[in-house]
This record gives sequence, C-alpha cells and structure tokens, in this order.
Amino acid sequence: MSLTTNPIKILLVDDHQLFNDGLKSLLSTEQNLEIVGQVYESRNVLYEIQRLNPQLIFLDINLPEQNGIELSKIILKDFQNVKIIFLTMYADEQMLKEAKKLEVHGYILKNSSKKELLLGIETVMNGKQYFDAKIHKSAQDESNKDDLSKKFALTEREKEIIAYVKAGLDSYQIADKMSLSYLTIKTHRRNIHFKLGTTSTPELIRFANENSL
Amino acid sequence: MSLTTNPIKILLVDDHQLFNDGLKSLLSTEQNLEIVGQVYESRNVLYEIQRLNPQLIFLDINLPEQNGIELSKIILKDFQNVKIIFLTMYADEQMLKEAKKLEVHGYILKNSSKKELLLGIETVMNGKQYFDAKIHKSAQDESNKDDLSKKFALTEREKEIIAYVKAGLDSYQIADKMSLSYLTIKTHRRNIHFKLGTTSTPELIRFANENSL
DNA sequence: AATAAATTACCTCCTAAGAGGTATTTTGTT
DNA sequence: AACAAAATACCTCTTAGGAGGTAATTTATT
Repeated sequence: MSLTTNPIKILLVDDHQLFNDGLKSLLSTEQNLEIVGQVYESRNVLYEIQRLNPQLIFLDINLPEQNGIELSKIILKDFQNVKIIFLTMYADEQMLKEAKKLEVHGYILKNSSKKELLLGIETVMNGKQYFDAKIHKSAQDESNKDDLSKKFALTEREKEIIAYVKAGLDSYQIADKMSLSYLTIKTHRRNIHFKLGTTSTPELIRFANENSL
Repeated sequence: MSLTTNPIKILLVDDHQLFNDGLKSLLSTEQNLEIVGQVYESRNVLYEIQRLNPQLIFLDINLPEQNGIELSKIILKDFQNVKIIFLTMYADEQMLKEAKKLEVHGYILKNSSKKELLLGIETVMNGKQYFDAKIHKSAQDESNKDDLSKKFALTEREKEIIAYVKAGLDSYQIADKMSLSYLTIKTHRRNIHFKLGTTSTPELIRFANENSL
C-alpha cells in the first residue's frame, strides 16, 4: 500500500542546523516520507510552506526570532490543510497547555526515538492528535512543578501579572495591557505577595527568576 | 591517506535521542569517522568511554542529571587522551568562559553545519582547540557588553548597588549592608537610572538581567 | 599641586507600591 | 442548582522610590 501511495511531504523547521540536517538524514531512509524542505530561520517558514506545499511540518518551538507558538497560530489559520507537530525539548506543562490550546496536531519531544517519531507522523496523518507519551510522564514530573505551583497556588492571572512585572511594567501599564482597572492589578499583586511570601517588587522578581515562574 | 589510517572513533553524548541518532546518521557517510557509541544518559558516559575507548566525545552541556560541564571535568581527569567537544545550543559568554576554563578541546553550536562539525573534528584531532566561529561573534558581543559598561560607565559602587537591588533589597537594607546613609543609596540609584535610561526598579532589574550587569 | 571623577550626604515634592479591609461578578466543579 | 475559586474593583493609610537640586569629602590621574 505504501508503494502505491505518494510519500508524505514534510517540512522541517529548526534553527539548529545539525539537528535539522540530522533529522533529514535519519528520515531519508523512509520510503513513504519525503523531506521537501528545511527551514532554519522562522522568517522563511511561511514562504516555504507556500512554495513547497508540505502536508506536515515539524516545528521547533524555541526559534530565535518568531517562536514556534506564534508561527503555528499563523500557519493554522492560513494553511488549514497542513498538519503541525511541535518537535521540542520542552517537556513542561505550560508549553503543552499552550500547544493543546492552539489545537496543534502533535507534540513530540526531542528525546524521542525515530520509531516514536514515525508513530507520531502516522497518527497525525490519520487525522488524530499525537502527544508524546513522555509528556504525560513529565506531566507527572510536573507534579514537582505543580508542587511549587500548588504550594504557591498562583492563578493564571497572577502568573500573567508576574510576567509583566518582570518585564518592568508598573501597575498602570499592566492594567492598560490587560484592559483592567489599576486597582485590580493592585489586588492581584497583593495576593501574589501573600502567596509567595514576598513584600516588594524586587523581591518578587528575584523569587520569580529563581523559581522560573 | 584517509584510506590507510583508521577512522576516528567518536562517542556521541546527548539526551535528545532524535538529535543523537540524527547526528549519527549524518556522520555515517564519513569514511574517516566511526560512531562507536551513543549515550543518552549522563550516568552511562564514563562506563561507555571505558568500554568503547573513543578518541573523541561530542558532549551536550544540557543533560538532565549530571550536566556536560561536570562530566567533562571527570573525563578530562580520568581519560586524558580523550578529546572533548561541547556540542550545545548555548551561545552565551558564560558557557564559553566555563568551557575555556575547563580546557575542553572544542565548543560547537548546534546551529552549525556538517562542514563546520567536520572542521572541528579535524582541528581537535590535530591537537588544536576549536571554538565555533559563531561563538567568537558572541565573544564580540561580550565586547559589546564592555562597550555597554563603558557607555553606561557604571562605577564600582553603582554596580554593587545594582547587585543588591537585583537581590531584592530595598535602599534601607542596602545602606545597612554597605554601612552608608540611606540617602547616599538614593543618590546612587538616581545616578544609575540616569546612566541606564531606566525609570523604575523593575525596569532596572530587567535591564540588568538582560545585559547581565 | 591641580583637576577630574567618584563617593558620600542632605533637602523637598510627588507618586507608585504595599498593607488592610470589603464586595461584586465570573468561572468552574461537583 | 449550589458552592468554591478566581477575577474584578473600590476605600484608606503609610512608606519607599523617583525627580529635582546641591555640596562636601575622598580617590585617582595627570
């Protein structure tokens, strides 16, 4: 059957040339796959999709300029018949959540085997979603992080605000960005301090950096 | 000549199986190289070196348990005839400095080409050190940082205070630590803001972090 | 010895942030 | 439908930080 069907046209997107080329080399022995192109810089992705018309894209998340998350939003919107599988080293919940929210077709970790990769391709090309089993495992590892998160029990909103605070914005600017009242931001900040046991913005920033919140 | 000499025996150490296998695949066409082994977990590295007796190790820095830096210390001590080339995504000065301090034989970025990799192998096997050209660029970025420091012309005292601010201390605490008047700290902070073009503590911290001040 | 640079220190004024309390609405879960 | 959790919003009060100006003392550097 695989002899009669056309090979699946795949585009590889990863800024690490050695990984990108190595992956191509690794997949080149597969008869039913064809690497139609390789992209090393995010700015070339959309153009190459249009030019090469791939059916499936392996997309790295951590790209220098425009990251994979941002890119996938555009691709999903503009090229609706193209499947996207994130191929990333990030095994953390945040990324996984993001990916699932985006309704991307797959999420595979770089510490996977070729076999798993092929399984992922097959699954996704059959119209299903594929999320790396190790991520579910690491979803348990997240219980570590969840321990932290649960301990401090930061809500989504609070995490968002912490990000803005780390970026150097004051409460007025944050309120503006989030289209909320300045007073609401103040309340959130107070709650954050309470949860984390911090008493000032510099302390909070330090804490957030040290615990990579 | 390469027909008469034995191929260089190489061990690949990287927890990302896809990268590791891809790299093997990529190098498998080279007649004068032989991938004698692949290690995915840092705890197996020393045993595999002993067992396989490689001449050259490609070592990832960012390994889960024991990282590449730690590992290389042991390897350099216990297997003095083995060459080590870091193969990493980190292009920052800190890592480079670390590597140079360790007197490791090479440092190549993952966003390199096969050609560069082969050049690195050749250079190192000829007894020289090889540091990725792209890192020298980032080494120039260091001079940017020096430029930055000069541009912003921060004095010793100012840098000290920035460190305390980053640590989350307020001006009173800093004054106490430095045995100075609170008012003096305020003056220094004002001067720092003036020099860096910042207007608030969070901004300052962000700036300092981004420019590793 | 003279000059520049760095460090120390104080004053006033204004505003953002922290501390404390309260309350409504929205969202999610059983 | 009922309840808990999260998000939104306001009030008052106090204090630390930022903006402006000024100046004495110490340390380099010529």
